[in-house]
Amino acid sequence: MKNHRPRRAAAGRTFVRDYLSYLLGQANYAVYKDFEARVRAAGLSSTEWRVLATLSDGDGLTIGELAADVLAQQPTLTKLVDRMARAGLVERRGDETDGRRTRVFETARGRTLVAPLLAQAKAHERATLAAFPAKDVAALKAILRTLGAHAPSDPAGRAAARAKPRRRPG
Amino acid sequence: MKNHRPRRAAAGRTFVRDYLSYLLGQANYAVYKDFEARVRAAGLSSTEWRVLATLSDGDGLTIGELAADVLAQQPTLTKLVDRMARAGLVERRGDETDGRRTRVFETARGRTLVAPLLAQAKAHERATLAAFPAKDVAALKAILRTLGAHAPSDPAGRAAARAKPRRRPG
DNA sequence: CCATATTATATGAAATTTCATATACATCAA
DNA sequence: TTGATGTATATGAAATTTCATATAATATGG
Repeated sequence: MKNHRPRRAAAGRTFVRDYLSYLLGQANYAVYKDFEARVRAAGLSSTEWRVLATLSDGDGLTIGELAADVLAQQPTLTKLVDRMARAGLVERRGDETDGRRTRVFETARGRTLVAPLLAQAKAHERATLAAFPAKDVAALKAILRTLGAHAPSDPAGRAAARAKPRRRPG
Repeated sequence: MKNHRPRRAAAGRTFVRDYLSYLLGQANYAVYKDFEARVRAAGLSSTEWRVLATLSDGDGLTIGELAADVLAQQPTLTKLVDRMARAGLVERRGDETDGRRTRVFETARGRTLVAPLLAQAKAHERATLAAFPAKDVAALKAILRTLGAHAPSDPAGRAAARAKPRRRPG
């Protein structure tokens, strides 16, 4: 389908094809791409789907928790939750003991909308992984969980983060 | 760190924690997060970094090829390339045999900017994966490559894509 | 060659995301 | 309590992304 013929392709130039982050991104895109059609057909964006799926596992999460779970930034989530609340998919409630927090709950409408998607997502995942031995799938998920759990420590990286210039150097 | 205590957490509610796409996303975020600081310190956005890294493997890719490689949409890439060209990081050249195509090349400045990042990315990946047996890493990458290669066939999903209503159903 | 379909990129307007910061509440030390 | 500091979310303006479509070039069938 795609016809890659890089002009300057040379001997050692094969960075991205081996780079873990690239492989993770491409794999995720490939496995999600098909399913995205279902999500869009339900009238949801990808992030909205992740929000509803996450809340289905247990709602009442704070804005910050939700942001971390769906890999979005806090102001993005604040505004997304605004829109989803206006659409009647979720509901905000102030935390009773900590007035700074906003907890997010699914409405009946949100649940109804996402329920069939959850089932379809499971089916789609089963179909996607059907070709692989169950053992390999388990191993894959285990290592992904481990990677996702501890942010690997990179002191130099964090130092760079603190210094952050933020704009293109001249 | 995060203090999740979902209000409605119940017995079977554990969808996302087992969902492949979620695991891939979380893992990618975790392994990339630290490194992103370096990217920002170089004055680049994540997508700009992916563009330059991809072009370093061989440039002269078309807008469409680049979009697919960095998992962005075509209009996004068109505009990103505009900005990167203005910043002197890449250069557009019309394809000689197909007048519709635009091929994108790295400038010397782009190469100079991304070179240290490529080295740092390799080092960071080595550090991230150091704890895992080489055998497991190889298996992980192999399965990721397989997943990324064939978009799993899901006729129902494609049918839904064709039907796409695009807006929230009443 | 012509007409039509297809493909690749560009573009305008609208929607979303981001950055920086404001606001409100909570916590801690004295 | 008070004041200082930290934390959670909200918000405004700017930047980016998206959707839909326009534009331009190429392929294809007759």
